[in-house]
Amino acid sequence: MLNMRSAPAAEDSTARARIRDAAVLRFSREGFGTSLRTIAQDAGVSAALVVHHFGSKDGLRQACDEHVLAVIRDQKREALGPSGPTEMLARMAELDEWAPLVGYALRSMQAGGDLARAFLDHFAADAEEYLREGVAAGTILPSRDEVARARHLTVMGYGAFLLDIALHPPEDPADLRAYLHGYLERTGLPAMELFTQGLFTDRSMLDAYLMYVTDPPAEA
Amino acid sequence: MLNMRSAPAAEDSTARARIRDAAVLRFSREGFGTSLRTIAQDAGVSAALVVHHFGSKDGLRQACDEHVLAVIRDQKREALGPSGPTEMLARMAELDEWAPLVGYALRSMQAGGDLARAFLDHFAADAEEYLREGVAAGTILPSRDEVARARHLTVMGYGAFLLDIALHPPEDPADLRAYLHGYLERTGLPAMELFTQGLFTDRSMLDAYLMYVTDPPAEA
DNA sequence: GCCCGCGCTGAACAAGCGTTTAGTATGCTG
DNA sequence: CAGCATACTAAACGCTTGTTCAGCGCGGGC
Repeated sequence: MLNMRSAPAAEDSTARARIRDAAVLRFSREGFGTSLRTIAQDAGVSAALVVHHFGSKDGLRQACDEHVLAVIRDQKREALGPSGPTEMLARMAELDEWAPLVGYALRSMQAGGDLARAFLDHFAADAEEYLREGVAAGTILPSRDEVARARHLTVMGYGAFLLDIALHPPEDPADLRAYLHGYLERTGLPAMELFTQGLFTDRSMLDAYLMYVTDPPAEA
Repeated sequence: MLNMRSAPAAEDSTARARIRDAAVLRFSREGFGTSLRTIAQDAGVSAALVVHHFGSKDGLRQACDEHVLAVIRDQKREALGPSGPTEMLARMAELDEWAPLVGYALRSMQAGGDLARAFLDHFAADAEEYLREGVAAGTILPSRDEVARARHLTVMGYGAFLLDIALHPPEDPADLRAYLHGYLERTGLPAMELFTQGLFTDRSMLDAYLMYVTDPPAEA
């Protein structure tokens, strides 16, 4: 299963880290429109000190981006499981101290930009590797384009999750775990059905699509 | 195919409508943080007149919500096609004068709230009807929970699309059509493969999941 | 002791925002 | 004609925000 590294230790208790962590938490819960003054208050410092340490609000966000990306990149991958393509984030969210990082990553994906792309690239690469192994092991069907498939599954998985959050915001933003369980209850069956049997009874639409892209139906 | 109503006529040229349309356009392109002054300028009026007509910025947004929802609810449904569960919006986006409405709907879904839920409920209901017809016609596999499936397909379709937009914002926000074509090129194949054949080579994970939810594997 | 660097603060600044206020112009009705 | 309603405006108001400024306190090195 997931080789989960220990949660980020609280060994770094300088004001700089305190501010950064307060920012990650607040940004993850309320979005990137949160005011600098709110974050400063959370961290128990003045707004001017935040700017002193990070140069500006943008600088603070940049520092949070780098921190969260580094931590998440450090995790071993488990790209597919009962929660679908979002399995890795789901596992991380099971540990309370990881929840702000997960929330921050989700906020970033929603907002777009370089960090979002970095996250998705990371997750898609993991998914691709996992799918290739599954194909080799005979548990996953081969695809005509493994890269595009991995990419699309990842975007679908996170996209669906993000939209679900937007539609039904968690009552307690801190309890990502409960939210994920509810999400799995709602979506587990249709997702499993789709992954297991697909949707169409025959391959006529796939064939039509392949004809459309000037690729004749493959012999298989 | 889609029975497309005519695009919203420009018969309503009062200042009120002009303001509302300017707001829909600007909100769809730049999000709901757009300032009232910007919208007023677009409409060629003062900010005070906007407030005079709509009571407040929130009132303006409410009016836009109602307008866009009414127009979209008026469309006949085509819930599934080559672009997947987002087929209806895809068809609407083919007409340039509909693009701001489509963009507004997408922004609303991303933002969450009542309007987002109204849109998703509408689309999911359409999808459910369409899927039931497909099942009856023998082109679509039956599901153990038709409602959940329709819902999930809809959320997946729109969620993936929204995330794709966030990751790769259109160069020209007005040209939704070009964006959709690019999206279809990137995702058409993996989506068709998934809908046609699923992902797993056998049904062991579906069975495991069904056991997990205390539902023994069905005879079929 | 003096100087420097660092951590830190409260107050002030400048800009932008949604909203309110006071007023003008026009058309309609009695 | 006067009064009213409607459409519309520019200016002002009050608030929030990110940022800048001037200053204090402490510790370390010479």
